[in-house]
Amino acid sequence: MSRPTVHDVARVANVSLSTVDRVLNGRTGVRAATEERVRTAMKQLGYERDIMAANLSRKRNYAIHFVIPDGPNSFMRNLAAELETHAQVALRDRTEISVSLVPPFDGRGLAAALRRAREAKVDGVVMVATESAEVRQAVLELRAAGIQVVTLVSDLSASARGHFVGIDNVAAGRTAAGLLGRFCQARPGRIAIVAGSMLVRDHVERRLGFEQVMHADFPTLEVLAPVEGGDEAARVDRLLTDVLQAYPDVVGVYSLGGGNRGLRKALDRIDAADRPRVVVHELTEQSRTALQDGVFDAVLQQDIHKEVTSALVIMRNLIEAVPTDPRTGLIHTEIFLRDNLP
Amino acid sequence: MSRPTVHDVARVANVSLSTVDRVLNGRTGVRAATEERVRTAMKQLGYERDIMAANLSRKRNYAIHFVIPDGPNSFMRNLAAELETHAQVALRDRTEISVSLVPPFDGRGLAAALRRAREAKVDGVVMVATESAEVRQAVLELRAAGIQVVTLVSDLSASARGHFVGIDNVAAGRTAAGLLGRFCQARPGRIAIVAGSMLVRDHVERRLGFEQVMHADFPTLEVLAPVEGGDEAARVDRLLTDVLQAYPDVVGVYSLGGGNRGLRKALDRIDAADRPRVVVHELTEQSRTALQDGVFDAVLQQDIHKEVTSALVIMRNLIEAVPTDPRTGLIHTEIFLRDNLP
DNA sequence: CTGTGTTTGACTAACGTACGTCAAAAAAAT
DNA sequence: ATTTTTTTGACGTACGTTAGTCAAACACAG
Repeated sequence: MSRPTVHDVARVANVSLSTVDRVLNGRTGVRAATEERVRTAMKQLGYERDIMAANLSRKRNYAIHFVIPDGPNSFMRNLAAELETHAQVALRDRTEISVSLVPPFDGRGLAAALRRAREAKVDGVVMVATESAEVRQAVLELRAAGIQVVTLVSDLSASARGHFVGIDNVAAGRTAAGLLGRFCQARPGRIAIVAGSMLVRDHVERRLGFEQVMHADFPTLEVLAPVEGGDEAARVDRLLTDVLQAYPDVVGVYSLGGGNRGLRKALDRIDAADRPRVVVHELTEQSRTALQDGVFDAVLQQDIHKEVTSALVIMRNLIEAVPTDPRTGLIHTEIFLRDNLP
Repeated sequence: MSRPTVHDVARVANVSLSTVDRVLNGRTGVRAATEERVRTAMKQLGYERDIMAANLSRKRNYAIHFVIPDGPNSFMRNLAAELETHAQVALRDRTEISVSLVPPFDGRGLAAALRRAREAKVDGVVMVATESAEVRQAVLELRAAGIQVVTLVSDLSASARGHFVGIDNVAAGRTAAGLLGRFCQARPGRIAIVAGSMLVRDHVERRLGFEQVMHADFPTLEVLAPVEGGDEAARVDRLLTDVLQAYPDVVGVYSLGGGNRGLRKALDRIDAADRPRVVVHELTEQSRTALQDGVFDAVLQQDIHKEVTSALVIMRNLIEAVPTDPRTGLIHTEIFLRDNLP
């Protein structure tokens, strides 16, 4: 009825408990033929080691280190706060969470933090990736040291990471285009894009998806080259104001990074009737009120809480070499209109 | 450094292990004063019982029973399939999942199933609720028997359920209105609603939210009284065709239940140029291709996998009397356009 | 056949908790 | 002061696993 134990395996394989243990934990001193007998018995019985009992016995606890960007970006600030909360409850599951903050958009700093994590001998590292050769190298070294790596929010290309947890940013860009295109059907014109930095993969991917759909499905709307605001409100304000003055026929704006306070400032200088339709990322105090006031039309969001939860589940599975349902890492891009604000 | 154990509590409270155990498990024969000493020590140390070790010791396993509607509804079929998968992996967590199917929209049948679950002495019941006095009574009896109850997808009003897992259906209706309203801005006209049955709470709530936003934000669009298709394709086809003939100026359709094959059939009889904008629920083979063909404009969806996962987590927490993060039960309504299909 | 090295089994303690038994200690009743 | 009752402690066993020691059994070379 209930799950088979090592005792059952031993009995079926006709060996002692010790031998089963030797096979199970890869200890030496077992003849190939015997090992085979044990393995067959395990398969036959459908034996799966009881991870909880095993952890109890070896006094194991999982040390997981998060590396996330510092700075004023409110999304990352929320992430940090979220981790605080998780650190408390994760202890119940024998999981110790530590966090280090690194300068944003800085590959070198990130790589250094990864190296420190390796020396601290943690079991796994969860990182918000910045694209750079040093980072990729550091990740390889982590893996070589047997440390699992999961990327969060922003992925690494062709990296050795075990998993990515976050939204599909290309799909997010496509969604933004699908919405903005439909919203702007009434009056053709130009579309402006405000990005943060093209050094982070999520921004690059969002732009890619956005332009794909815009070109294919809404050819009457001309997409302007993106301006890079570095997620800073003042710079976004200035850059967007310039664009809006240069092109008075801008009917839509897609902001795929931070600095939405600046975005709103720039928009507020226009008459309500002439304002473009606006789709932005990340639900914050600013973007929420902007939605309510009708200045923004839609906000795309990723649920940090779910992302952190997923990252932890995946980490544990990676460390235990247990397969993970691929859907666990897939976080859907949430869409907020004025009408479904939580 | 590491978590305090019962031994630590015993030492600090200056009592024996047995006494701590008596307090911890509510056994008799402990003086009030002593119990107080123990409780103080636990608080002081921040002691939390190690649930995994406790379960190991008492050979506990969680028996959780799901009661879901039978029938052709593809959403419920997916739910059943999802449970199959979960049943496998849940065993790793000492969780045994059983499922019983009941006729849809049938309070009496549901109540009977709940009674059977009570007699089977399971630890928790997860149900897709149908609104009825008998069901509410059966839920109360479950609770009285110490069995936890969680509603899934469709909630019960004023029930004794421990939690609801699913999307906010009022918000979903509001979202549908927000989208459909914006999509239909170009040409004012009428909006048709196709429902399944007004006996299930989710449909009622979706309609409510939809009409709220339509009336408030899009007064130029007139919302027709909903037709009830009972989630059956043929009936939906017939009813919608009638509506479209009676009101040639229908510019938008919101289908908040099942039977989307019938919906599509009815729409296909109209010239592409004259077709209304369409927002429906549940991503299926039908709705997916309809999106790709441009017949549907948006599909609202709830992620069954996440819902089942959440329900199980919440169940375990309820049974263990551990607090649950309220965000665990909140499933966001996913919005699919042609552009972000997975 | 002996000696050497390898493989295997039997046994023990531990992880943190649950739960039972029995006797000792303390408190309450006589 | 003695008996009765209640409270407490000491101890053992168990859950399924890890991890160790030690001796017995075995294989194989010389």
